[in-house]
Amino acid sequence: MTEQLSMYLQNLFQAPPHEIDTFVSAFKCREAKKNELLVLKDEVCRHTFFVCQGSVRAYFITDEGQKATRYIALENQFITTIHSFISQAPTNEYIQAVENSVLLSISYTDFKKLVAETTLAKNLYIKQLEVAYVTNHWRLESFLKMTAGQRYGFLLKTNPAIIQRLSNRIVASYLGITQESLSRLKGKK
Amino acid sequence: MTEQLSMYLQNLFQAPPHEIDTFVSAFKCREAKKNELLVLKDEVCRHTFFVCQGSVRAYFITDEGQKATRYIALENQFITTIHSFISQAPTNEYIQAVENSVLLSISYTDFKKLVAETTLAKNLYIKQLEVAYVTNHWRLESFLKMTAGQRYGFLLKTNPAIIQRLSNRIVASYLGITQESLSRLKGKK
DNA sequence: AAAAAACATTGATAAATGATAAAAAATTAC
DNA sequence: GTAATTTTTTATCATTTATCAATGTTTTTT
Repeated sequence: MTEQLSMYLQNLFQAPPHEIDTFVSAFKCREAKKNELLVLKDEVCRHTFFVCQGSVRAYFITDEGQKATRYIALENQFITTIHSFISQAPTNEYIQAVENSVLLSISYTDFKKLVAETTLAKNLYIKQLEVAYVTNHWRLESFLKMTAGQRYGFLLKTNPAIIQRLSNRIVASYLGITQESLSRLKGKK
Repeated sequence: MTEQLSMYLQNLFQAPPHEIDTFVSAFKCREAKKNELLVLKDEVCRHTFFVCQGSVRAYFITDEGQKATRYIALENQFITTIHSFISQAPTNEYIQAVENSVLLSISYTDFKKLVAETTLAKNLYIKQLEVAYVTNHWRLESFLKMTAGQRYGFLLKTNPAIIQRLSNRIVASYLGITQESLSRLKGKK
């Protein structure tokens, strides 16, 4: 089950396979049913997940009690509540399997140890932070410069799988609009 | 001029002063007049800046030709177009001094060398990526869960200096609204 | 297979924000 | 210090998106 992660990492880094294996072997396999919660608000996020199959999201609850989706991970993407994982302070987010999913998870303890001890893990961590940063950056840009309709069109173009596979409810909360608005946008275009 | 950066870093890390000095000595002092552009769109971003005095922003141009401010750095904050700096690919952003400013800058070449060779620089880089990530995260969250009015109130509470020191034009482009809307919001509350 | 629950669509209306324009105020340049 | 420029405010109108309500559809549970 860990081969998928190994392959993913070998694509990113040209590191000796045994170094990658050391890193990958700290991950444990885990399955999650649709809607299952993997991390809860007000808890410390103790794991980072790698999605082998399925989809997982991070969301938080707004003051009005609505769910807002910050990030959606499909296959071959990492997901965690980075801030809580880094600082081991309680998170304000939930992490939830959106579909039935197969995941790999690494604990904070193991992760920290590897990052402290091995250059490869440190480089991997930097790369992941960079990827996470760029992802958020794009997303922030889309809110700063696009209307809801443009954001939908942009998502359709750059990440159609999210729209095709996930429910309107989830997609709308990812785009920062209501379900009804999304339904109308879909009708138009 | 570099003592300010040294002190900032000593606060973040309990590393031997001489290691910090090695890192800091790679920075060069630079002044920038109000409105001066430090990095241009379509160029590779070759520097990361640390703001000693003044304020600097990163902005990009929307399809409608308007400036959208992604990030504002006040004193003791770093600013760069991270994606371009990391990959040395052309950026889509401008970096601009908003007020007359005193900056420290480090070149990509020097930075990369230090990160590759010293653990301290690598840790500093990780910390900066984390800070940048968390900043963006907060910002994304504010767009996902708040109206324009709520975003203004939030900024007023968490970072009033931005509202007090910078023009409505800049603040509005940072909040993702028009100047006129900001003016109205200011009037109300 | 039927019942229940969750999700999606549609319409009517309201609220928030944008666009445009013009005037007032502040800043900058000469 | 005055003119020129930029910024801010105010008003009106247009557009976008949210809200509420009703109905239809799909999925899940039993």
